[in-house]
Amino acid sequence: MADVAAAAGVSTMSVSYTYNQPSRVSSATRDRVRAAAAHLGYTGPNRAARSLRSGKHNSIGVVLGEKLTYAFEDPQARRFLSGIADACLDADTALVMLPNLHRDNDTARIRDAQVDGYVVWTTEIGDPLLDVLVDTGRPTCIQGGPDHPGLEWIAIDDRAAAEAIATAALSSRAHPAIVALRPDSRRESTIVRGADASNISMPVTRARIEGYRDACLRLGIDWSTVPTLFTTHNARAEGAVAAQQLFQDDVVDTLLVMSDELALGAIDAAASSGIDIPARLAVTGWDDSPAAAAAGLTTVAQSLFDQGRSAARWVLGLSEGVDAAAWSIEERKSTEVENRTQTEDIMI
Amino acid sequence: MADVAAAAGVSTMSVSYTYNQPSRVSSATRDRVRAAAAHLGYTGPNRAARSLRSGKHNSIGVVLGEKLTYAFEDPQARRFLSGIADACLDADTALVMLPNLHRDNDTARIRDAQVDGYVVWTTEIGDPLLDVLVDTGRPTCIQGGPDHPGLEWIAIDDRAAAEAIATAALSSRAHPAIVALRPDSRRESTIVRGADASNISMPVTRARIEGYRDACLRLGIDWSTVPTLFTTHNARAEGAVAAQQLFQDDVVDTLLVMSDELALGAIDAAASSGIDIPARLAVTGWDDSPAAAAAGLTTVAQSLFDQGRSAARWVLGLSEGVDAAAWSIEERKSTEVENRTQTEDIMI
DNA sequence: TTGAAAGCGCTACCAG
DNA sequence: CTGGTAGCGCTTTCAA
Repeated sequence: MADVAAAAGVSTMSVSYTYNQPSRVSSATRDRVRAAAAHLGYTGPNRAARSLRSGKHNSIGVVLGEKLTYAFEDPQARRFLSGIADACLDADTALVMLPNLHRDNDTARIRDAQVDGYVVWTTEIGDPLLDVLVDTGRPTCIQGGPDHPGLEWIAIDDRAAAEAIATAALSSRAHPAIVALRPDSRRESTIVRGADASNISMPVTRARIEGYRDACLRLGIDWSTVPTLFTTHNARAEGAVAAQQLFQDDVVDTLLVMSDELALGAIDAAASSGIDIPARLAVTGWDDSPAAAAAGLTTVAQSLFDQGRSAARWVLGLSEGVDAAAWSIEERKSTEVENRTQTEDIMI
Repeated sequence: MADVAAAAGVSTMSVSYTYNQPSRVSSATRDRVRAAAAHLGYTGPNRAARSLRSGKHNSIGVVLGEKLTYAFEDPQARRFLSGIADACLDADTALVMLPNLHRDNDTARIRDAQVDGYVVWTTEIGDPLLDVLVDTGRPTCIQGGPDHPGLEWIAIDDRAAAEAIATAALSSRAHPAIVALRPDSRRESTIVRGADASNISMPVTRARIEGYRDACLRLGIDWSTVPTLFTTHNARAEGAVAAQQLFQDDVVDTLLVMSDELALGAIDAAASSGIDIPARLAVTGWDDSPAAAAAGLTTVAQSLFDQGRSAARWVLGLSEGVDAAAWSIEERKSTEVENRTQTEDIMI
């Protein structure tokens, strides 16, 4: 930069201004600086030096609570990431991926990342990373919660949505079973009856269990008899395995599933067991993926793309606050009852 | 750092060494530095300052020749990204996503990114970015090519693989049509007969067209009559549309498709048109995705995960050179002929 | 094994 | 609108 300034016959400050606040320098100076820069092959301020001096990085960190491999394979995570990427495009911001595998040095790497803020996907209540993120002083928004002091979060009202979809599915049935997302960052498949939400540290999983339970209570279904199978990965094949396991146990007539992927697997399992949907079994999903629509799966619609975009825009200072996240119930064939009319409710 | 040095009663250099070359300082000094750091809440060298001084960033840039949205949705890109992510884990390196939409400032953003090297996914012959990447002086590896002086690249021998799979599919058929990936970074769907590879600037698409053509020539099929439909997105729905279009035009008995996604769409289209596979139509895919195996699709197997990992490891200086990329033909039901035996060839 | 000096390239701050 | 000064936090280089 000093060389450019010398060649243009101006001070380094004029060169700096030319790149950072072009309106502040006269067009004559600007042109001379540009010419000198072009002549010398100078392509603009060095980013590391700029970061050191200004404390800004022009990039956003995305914390994934798992291997990036999973994040890239999980359709929900992908839609959320796409939304973040979209916001980054608007702001000319780089996107830094930061896996959080709960290994020794993950916390340090995330803390030391050269980013201006964080968007977090998938974390759990009590994750020590949350306090670390607060300490960075950088704006942070967590998808799905938890609501941690000093951090922003974005999610639909999972509890209300879970109650709504369970109520719809159970309008004329009485024996639900639940296929849940993982309860915590460990990956173990377990099955319990009358699941206690307070033992669940993944906030999304917890809220949905609470909502399903709310519906059961209101409909007079004994929660303590309702089996919940916690899965380890949000994958179709695992949904099939989970469903098979639940079929063995019970006279289940309704499967409340926390993702479309898992629900589609459950539908696969029902088909291969000769169980007719919806005559003998109702199934609900979550997220309204294209595949869910194609399969006639009743599901909770939400836009993870919009949530990603909104979270990132807030982190980047492009908006005042995170937008409220909308959801709706898409009632389709998988929960149909004869003579039942299709309805659609939009709620915030 | 100066504060820590003062508190520990040592020089800043001892503090720096403690973090960067712990073996170089005495354990007594090290302990005092650690204690002082813990006391003052110092968590290690500032990354921006370290980058400015040392020129290293501990991160790798991934250049995606499209919107990140597409990259996250494209199964092939995802597997490649997963491999890169895996290598980053080994090296404790951050992953910076850099979309290249061929907009004005994309080149500058990629050049100025604070990364130690680049892995490039999807680019085309003559992309001006290639020279920019050479000028950065940073190690760069491109998936699929082109082979550009000063840059490394990794790919299977697409031409040979295309010839092999086309030869397998056409062993007892004579009327192929091709469903191709996009020919250049523009996104337009076109259909041509006797496609001229030299007009195609995406190297992967070009090599595969050449290979298909090689097979046709060897089998005595008049290339000038063979229709090629160039798609715009690697998506199942688009494969279905493409196949429908090709069905209208011709007495096609073989569909050579450049991806499993597109091929599965073609299978969908055949099913809805009542065209039996393999009796009336043979179909081949590319990449051997799980869905391809499930659908009995003959395809080219390659590990994009391994290629991503290998490319990233080379860029990070963890390996001497990029590994050779292996491929094989998986012959399945979609190209079956009566009494034909299944074979599998592994080639490098 | 430790330390002093120098400066990476830039921008905040203040002055003109 | 322009410029001088100072220093961001660290590591390279050289010396002890």
